[in-house]
Amino acid sequence: MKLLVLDGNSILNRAYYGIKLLTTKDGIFTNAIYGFMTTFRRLLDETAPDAVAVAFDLKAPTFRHKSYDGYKSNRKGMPDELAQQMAPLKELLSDLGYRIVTCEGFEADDILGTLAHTCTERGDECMIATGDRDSLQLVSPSVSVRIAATKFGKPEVTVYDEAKIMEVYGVTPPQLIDIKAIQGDTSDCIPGVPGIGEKGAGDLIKRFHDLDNIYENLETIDVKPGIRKKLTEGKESAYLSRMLGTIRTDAPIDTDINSYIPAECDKSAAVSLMARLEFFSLLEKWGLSASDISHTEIKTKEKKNDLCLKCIKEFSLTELYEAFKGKTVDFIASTDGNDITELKLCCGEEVFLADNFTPGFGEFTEAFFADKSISKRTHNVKPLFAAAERCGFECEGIVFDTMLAAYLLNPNASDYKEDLLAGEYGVTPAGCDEQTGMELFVPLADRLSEEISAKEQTKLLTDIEIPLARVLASMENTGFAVDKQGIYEYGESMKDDIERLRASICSQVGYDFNINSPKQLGAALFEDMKLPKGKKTKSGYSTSAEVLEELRDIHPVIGEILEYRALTKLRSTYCEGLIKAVGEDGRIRSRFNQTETRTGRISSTEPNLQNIPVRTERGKEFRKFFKAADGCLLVDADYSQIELRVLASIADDKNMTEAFKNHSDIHTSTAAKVFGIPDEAVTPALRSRAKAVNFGIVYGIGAFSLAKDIGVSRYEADKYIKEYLKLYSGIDSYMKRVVEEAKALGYVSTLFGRRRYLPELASSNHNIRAFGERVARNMPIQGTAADIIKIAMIKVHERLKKENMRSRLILQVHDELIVEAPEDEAEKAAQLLSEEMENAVSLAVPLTADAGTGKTWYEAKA
DNA sequence: ATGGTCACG
DNA sequence: ACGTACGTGACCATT
Repeated sequence: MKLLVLDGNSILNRAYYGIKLLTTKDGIFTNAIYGFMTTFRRLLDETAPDAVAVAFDLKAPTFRHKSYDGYKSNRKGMPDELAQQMAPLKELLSDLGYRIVTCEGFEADDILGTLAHTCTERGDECMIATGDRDSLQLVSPSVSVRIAATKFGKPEVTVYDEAKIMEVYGVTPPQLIDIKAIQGDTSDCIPGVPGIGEKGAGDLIKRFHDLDNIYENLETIDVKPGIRKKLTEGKESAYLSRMLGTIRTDAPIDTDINSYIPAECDKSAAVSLMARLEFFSLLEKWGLSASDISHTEIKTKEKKNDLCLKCIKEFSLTELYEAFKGKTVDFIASTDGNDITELKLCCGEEVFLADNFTPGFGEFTEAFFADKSISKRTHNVKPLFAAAERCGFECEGIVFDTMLAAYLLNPNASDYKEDLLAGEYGVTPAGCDEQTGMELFVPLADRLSEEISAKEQTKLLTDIEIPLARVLASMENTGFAVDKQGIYEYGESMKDDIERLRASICSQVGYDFNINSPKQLGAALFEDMKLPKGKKTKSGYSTSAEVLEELRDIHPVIGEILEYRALTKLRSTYCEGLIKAVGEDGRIRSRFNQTETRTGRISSTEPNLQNIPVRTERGKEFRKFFKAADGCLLVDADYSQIELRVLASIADDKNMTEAFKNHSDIHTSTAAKVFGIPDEAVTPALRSRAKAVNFGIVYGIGAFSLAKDIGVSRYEADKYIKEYLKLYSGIDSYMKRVVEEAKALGYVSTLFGRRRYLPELASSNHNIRAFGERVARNMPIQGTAADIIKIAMIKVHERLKKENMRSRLILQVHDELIVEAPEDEAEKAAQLLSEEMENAVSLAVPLTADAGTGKTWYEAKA
């Protein structure tokens, strides 16, 4: 039999320091557990044990000391962030079927020793896994020790048998005890022989075998007089140290190897715990899947949920439609990415399955989805909205979307799959005749629905996110027409310039190399050419534009590198990237993700149309290739200073509100007030400084960064900020208040109740906490602005529909909306667009949105 | 898969 | 003493 014994505390400890802090949305720290499980998995795979024991110390409980700047670590040196991870780890191990061993009065080491000892006696093999080297003394022909460490987030295991110890230390395992008896160990409070260290102790034991032999022959052995003197004086301490350093093998624990054979894994409990810890990637590695939760739960817990679903396969759509009227129906629509291929419906206790579903919408299906009187709940409604629009009807009556609900409850998550959510929210599946997905979906929807109500996010979900999904679906369907040929030619026109720059750069450096490789470029500039190096990165010198810009005047090659970078970026990301995305009909269809950002913004992917160049003239050219369809014009409107207006409003700052009410230029107005001069005296340079301060305030600002940004001293920057906050005292008190509230509640929220949890605020790490504080200051501003433009999008979309216009909303870029309008509608669309944007919500300050019109995006941007 | 860089708001 | 502004996505090189 093979027994694997883990030193739980020590491996957990190594994992904690080897992996950066991770938390779940609720602020549970999980990095050490994660690292432990990764290491454990690896050990199991490598050793294939018959039995497993996980030993833990029984330490005195640790106390939290609250102090003015947050939670400090406790006196024992074990940070709270680590201590908190102990209990969930033990629970997880038990769920997986592994036995945890502790023993009053004995350390984990002694448990390892005891189990190793009994294995040897009974002819079993014992494999010890630990993070520290004390246990190496236990190595014998039947006992091996694996030193497990976590380095840069990856598990590392070194196996020690007798040969390896001889190779590394030059002694036998028991001699390690004697070395330590002389050397001592401050961390374990083992005194050793004062004055003799690692080298001396090792040398003595290698030459004279052991402690007894040294002391028996102390007068005759060949050592320097100083060493002999120290040994004589330290004799008592040495023997005491040997006793302290000897791992005990007599802990009163269960030593029957059979009792450590893993029990059957409680899959349901393990999966739901892993889901709560958000260890989605670990599930698979442990041979578990999110669906285990339902199978086992039903078997073992005998339909705990009072909901009991029946499954009926064949059904007549016409009959059901009549039966569904006025009811709430839950449905799951499977798509092939385009059309619906399968439909599952659940009303009351009955589940209906539609297999052999014909793509598109049949008569019943269309009637069902278009019927407002039937309330419907589903997961991820956007594809359905899109499919319905393509089939020429509107899908109505959607009252709940579990994906959008889960996003509102926790925008920090990265994945909103139904089965993972079920685990995370501890949902017990309803009993069901067979697996349809409904047995999990229905209770999940119920559960999330309760949570949304409890957090007062119902309006946010039903009035903003769900209607928005329809708008996004329509934008995705419509797409944006582009001049593919134009993009291609633009790319070709850059070719020669890029090659000329490449050749020139390489010739100046002296050899051919890949300029795109930061590593090679760094080596060329900072090693071969010996240019002054600026910032460094993890893996070498930074070659970012920021660093290179500093070097521009030192060597002519720098300017060419920056130029090369700019051109290759435009060519690869925009020319090549966009051309790949052009559809058959000459339009680009981006995907708008609604559950991606932590602030409530939407994001755009494949391709990203929210980062099309604009800041440089050469980049801006690209916008000439984004055009209106034949016979149409583009209408583009963007909010002016929406974030500062939101800030003025939610901070209720008198001065800033006043400035916006007077329709002042906010940066000029800020400059005038901060520098104590009249508006007319504000120079462009002063205005630009004030603008940087305004931006900085929105981002949560520090004097250092502001100084760097506007090129003044830190002291000077600090003065600006102080002056600013004195001037806008409402903002000053808002910024303080929002951080305090965030610390008290654990989250911040927008004007419309969107939340972001901030576990960072509870970190004992200053940088992490400071980051949390900046986020606390920024998210309500960025998030409220995001809420507002979402409302505007819904209003614009609905108004266009109501007025029977053929104009379509086609793109959103955070504070900008673009509509494609038939020429004869363009004027009306422009009017409508800015009107709906400006009136989307009512704040303490006016919102302004200016519309422009043109054949291309370049022309239309006002 | 990750990090560096850079495009946008 | 420490590191340094919020939020994204794509591409390239490298592991």
